Amino acid sequence: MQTETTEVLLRHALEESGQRFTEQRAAVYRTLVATDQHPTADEVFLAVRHDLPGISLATVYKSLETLVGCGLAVKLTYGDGSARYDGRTDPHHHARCLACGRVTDIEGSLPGPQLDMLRERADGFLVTGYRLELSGYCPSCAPRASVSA
Amino acid sequence: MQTETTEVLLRHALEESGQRFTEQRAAVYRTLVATDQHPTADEVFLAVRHDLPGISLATVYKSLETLVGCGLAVKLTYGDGSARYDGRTDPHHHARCLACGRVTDIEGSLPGPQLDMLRERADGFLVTGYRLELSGYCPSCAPRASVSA
DNA sequence: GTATCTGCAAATTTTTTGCCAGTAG
DNA sequence: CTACTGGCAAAAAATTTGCAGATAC
Repeated sequence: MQTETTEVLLRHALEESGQRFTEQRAAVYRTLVATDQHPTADEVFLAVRHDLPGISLATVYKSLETLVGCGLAVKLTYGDGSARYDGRTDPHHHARCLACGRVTDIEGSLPGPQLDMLRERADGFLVTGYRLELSGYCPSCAPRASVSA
Repeated sequence: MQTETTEVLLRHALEESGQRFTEQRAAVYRTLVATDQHPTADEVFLAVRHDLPGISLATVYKSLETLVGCGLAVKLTYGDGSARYDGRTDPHHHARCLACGRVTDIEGSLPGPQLDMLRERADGFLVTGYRLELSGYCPSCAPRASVSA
């Protein structure tokens, strides 16, 4: 199992940025890597409480920001006004269903030459990362969507 | 000048989705197409007031959503908790400066084959659009960023 | 003429903050 | 020990909503 590795990883990342390892941060991180959903802060809160009943929502917010700061999580934002968090930091993309709002992972990254082309067009911009996201309808929403369209 | 064309376009798009043409919606739309910045609702509000002093912030929010609904604007969201709007609907991407927050346009779109590859990986997902965004440092922030890094 | 829209202010939702006690190192 | 954290509740920021009068068609 991965649990121990996960904890070591977190401990390391926190140390590197001069922050402390705590039970709360560990629980939040565990929750995040355990799911391939992309939960909102509130959803993380609900899930983490199973692990750590006493934790507060504010702490979840603080922990999530800490993880983002350490590079162990990525914050995604969508038009519905709530941020979502992703515990995967390897290159991959997202597909977002316009009907149910669910976010699914897409493996792989853009080929280098492709990125270079964009970099050139960005003209003087120092590119450090990118985000690519498809939108549309997931398999379970697609049938209904095409009927109503 | 484009002004008249712009208005016809708006009138058309509104009709198509069964909504009415109003001075407020026109002013919001004009503001949006006139800038290559990517303003927040509040920034649109401030700008529109030069045109239409009596307009209210709530109306700006409503008008922006109407425009998005008609396909005349795109809503972008970032981690800083406020949504931004883009009046360009032709294929193009964005580059966002991590230091100053400014969003710049990048011309062009992903080549078809590239998109098709992603579509396949999305496995059963009905893709209707995508969003590609670079992050990094803009020409005026890059020098400082590399010094501090 | 009538359904839709606007403006206002109040409500909601999401996220952040101040402060004191608790804990990691 | 001492500085960094967590929990709480209150604050702040962003966006939405209900309603009555105004307006597009």
